[in-house]
Amino acid sequence: MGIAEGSLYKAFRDKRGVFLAAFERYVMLRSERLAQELANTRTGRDKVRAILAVYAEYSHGKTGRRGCLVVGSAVDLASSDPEMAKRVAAVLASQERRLVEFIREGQEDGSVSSRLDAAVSARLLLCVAQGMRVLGKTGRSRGEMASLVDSALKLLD
Amino acid sequence: MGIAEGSLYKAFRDKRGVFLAAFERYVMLRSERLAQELANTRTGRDKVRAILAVYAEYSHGKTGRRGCLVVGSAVDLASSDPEMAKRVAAVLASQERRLVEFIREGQEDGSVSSRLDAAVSARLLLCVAQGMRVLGKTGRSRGEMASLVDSALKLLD
DNA sequence: GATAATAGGAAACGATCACTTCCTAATCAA
DNA sequence: TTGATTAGGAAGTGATCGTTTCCTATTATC
Repeated sequence: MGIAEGSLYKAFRDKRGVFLAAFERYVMLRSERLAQELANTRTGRDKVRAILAVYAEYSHGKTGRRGCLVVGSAVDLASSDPEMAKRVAAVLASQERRLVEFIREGQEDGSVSSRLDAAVSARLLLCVAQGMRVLGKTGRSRGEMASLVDSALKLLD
Repeated sequence: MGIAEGSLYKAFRDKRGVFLAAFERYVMLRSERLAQELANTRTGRDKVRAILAVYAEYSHGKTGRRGCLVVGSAVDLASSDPEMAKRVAAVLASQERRLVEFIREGQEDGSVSSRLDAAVSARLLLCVAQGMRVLGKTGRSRGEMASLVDSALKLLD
């Protein structure tokens, strides 16, 4: 075992404390990984593509089957734990805002149609991303997931 | 209580038996509701729109917060219960096939671009639908969900 | 109305779970 | 090396859970 029960209860108040810390850590790691991918992008469209590509990567094979802690928390905890509901909503809202930002950026650099409603498009792309993680639970190949990325970008035309 | 413990164990083998029956019933009810909505459609694109509209309806407000049993099963049970994993995968695959069918239908009646890869587009639209149910867990308005429908249909252009 | 079948529900069971207590072993600073 | 802090871990506690047993109402059948 990586950590013993005795030490665990010295480091964390209770089971929920462990989970909150794990959730926070999960979100942070995922955010760092995304930032890393975003470093190699130029246009707004490229940034949206990078986000979707990361989700496609996470959603395939074994990793996909393991699932996403944010989605799992939304599904399992949001109805019974108001604090967790708040945190999950905050994470999704943050991703949504980032998508809005990248879409607007794309509209300025010409890589995204200026006729689009950035808010609606961002929400829709967030659905695509979270939906990937749901489909990924049923075991999908890298190809199945990766092919969704470019097709989804059609939404920005 | 609607049903007593004594009677419950006479009608079902165990807890899992209750769940399997509930799952089956849930899928059937949802399928009937969808068939009802599809009755008033003409083109392939209209049929896709109907599917998305039903998901948007289910995903908003209180119903959205309650969540979807299929998504919940995918997230919670698919990793630990192979039989449930199979059932969840079967339900999603069935919806995916139906979307493929409607897209092809749309390509023939001219309401959907013939340049599209029907399989990829169907998978992508399924992501949108399942993603709506995830976002819906965080409490979204009818308007927020409904506006996604027409935007998503852009994928069929 | 008698009889059989079914629903309702209390009580108890073993198992598991989250958690506490308490003691020992390892680590580290002085 | 000594003394103090921290990790590891066994054992026990109370609560909850899934399930079984058994008995009493209720309902349906003839």
